[in-house]
Amino acid sequence: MSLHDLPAVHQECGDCPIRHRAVCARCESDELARLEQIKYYRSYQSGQTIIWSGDRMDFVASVVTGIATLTQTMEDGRRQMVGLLLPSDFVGRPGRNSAAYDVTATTDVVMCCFRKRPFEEMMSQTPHIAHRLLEMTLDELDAAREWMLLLGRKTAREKIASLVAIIARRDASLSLRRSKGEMVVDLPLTREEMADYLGLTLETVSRQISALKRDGVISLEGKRHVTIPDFDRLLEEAGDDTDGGLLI
Amino acid sequence: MSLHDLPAVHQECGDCPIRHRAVCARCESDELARLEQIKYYRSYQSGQTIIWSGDRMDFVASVVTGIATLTQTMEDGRRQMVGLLLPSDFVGRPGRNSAAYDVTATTDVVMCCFRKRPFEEMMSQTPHIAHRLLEMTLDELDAAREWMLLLGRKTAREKIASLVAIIARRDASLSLRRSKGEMVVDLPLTREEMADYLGLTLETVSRQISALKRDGVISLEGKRHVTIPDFDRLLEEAGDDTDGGLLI
DNA sequence: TTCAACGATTGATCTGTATCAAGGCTGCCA
DNA sequence: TGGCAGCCTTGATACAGATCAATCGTTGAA
Repeated sequence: MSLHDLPAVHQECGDCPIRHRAVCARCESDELARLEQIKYYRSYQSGQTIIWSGDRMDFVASVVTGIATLTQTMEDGRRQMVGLLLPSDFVGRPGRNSAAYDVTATTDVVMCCFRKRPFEEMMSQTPHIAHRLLEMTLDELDAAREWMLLLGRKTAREKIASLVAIIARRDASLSLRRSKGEMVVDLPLTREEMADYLGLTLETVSRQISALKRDGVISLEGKRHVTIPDFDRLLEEAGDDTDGGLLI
Repeated sequence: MSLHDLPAVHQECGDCPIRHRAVCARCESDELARLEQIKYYRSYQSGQTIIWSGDRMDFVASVVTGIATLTQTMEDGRRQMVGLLLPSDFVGRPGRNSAAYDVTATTDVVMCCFRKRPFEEMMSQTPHIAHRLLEMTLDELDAAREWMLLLGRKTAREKIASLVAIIARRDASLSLRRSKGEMVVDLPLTREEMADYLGLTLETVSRQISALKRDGVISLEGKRHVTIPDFDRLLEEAGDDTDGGLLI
């Protein structure tokens, strides 16, 4: 699912995740050459809006470094995050040319972009890419559905515990650390962003984090750095039975 | 997006949605022939569980008639619906062999199934199918994200209005009726199922339906048959700015 | 050094929805 | 014809989380 799941056949292209995700595993060199021709990089500063909902999108992209969010906003300003983009995640949608969500950089972000038209042409010629993209989209759909359970049925405390668990798992899978004892996470989001993720207010987020800290489920250094003494305990607090494959 | 968006090149296969969705538009006859060989039909009675979460899945399928739901359940019994399957919707996931959710028939259901192995082989040989499947999955992802906004940020009243609007729109697109004045919908769900869809209790669902009726936003005959005198008014109640393309 | 801006925490209070409970309607079977 | 089972509605009450408000710590600019 993540970037590191695929064997990096082409070491020399280590800078560009989409190669791994979409091509490398079974690639042929001319595919790589073609991808090479249509790609370019863009970087964004923390807080900057990368794409506005409704914008024309003439590219698709892959996050190289940094973290970005997908959010939806109602007319009166209520906001709901609907996606969290970590390195190697894909942005944009072949076959649609305006963006459906705001994409915002929450840290400095580097994206690897592909002009859409040539990318689509490539996709129709090379089955690997379409295939890989389908797999990634299905993973995201599963994650969205897990998220729906969280939004619809979990308590505030469970939501916070789930968020910490999700981030811890993604971190662990990205860095290939899989130590089973104590885990350490840096929350990449402000309290307000967490609230938008979880369908809560930032005050409730703050209160529940304090409560989990008080009860020894997590401990904090500063506002962002979290230590999880017992991951299974955290999962219990999250109301999560599925230890197995968590997605996104 | 829906079954009827694609030109039905092969009239003679009108009984099997997946042909339209995955193949027909630009199909070649040998693809059809191969699909023909690996498909079979199954029917289920209202209320019957089609697939249990965790089950081995050795097929993928397409809903021919009837309505089914995808739900997730927590250990203590809290339930959240995460998908609503109408005719022509796709079930199952190439590349994964156990089900992630319960699939339940809420009416009598007929499914058109394809054994997974041969379907996957076909997919790797014929780009159309993978392509079409990607499109469908992206549509579902968009719908899931719309749903996340609903679950995380909308009030009970807005949730009900949204649900009625969503069903009305899907109905309209399925039957190609696009009358702009009065609309008529039959709710395919019980109050409890609506509650599971919306992250509410069945009591709250009932109360809010009564309130919308009292305020003239909708009117009811019996418990299921809804008339919408003014669709724009309903959308306003739903907190929906996006009249445009609603998905699923 | 002061001040402003920002993020976070904590308290007091309010409110929307859950929960608990009772009863109504409809269709089906004995 | 009665009675039971599902489904739905409505009322009373409880409570989780929202809202409003005050304060604190940190950072960075004047």
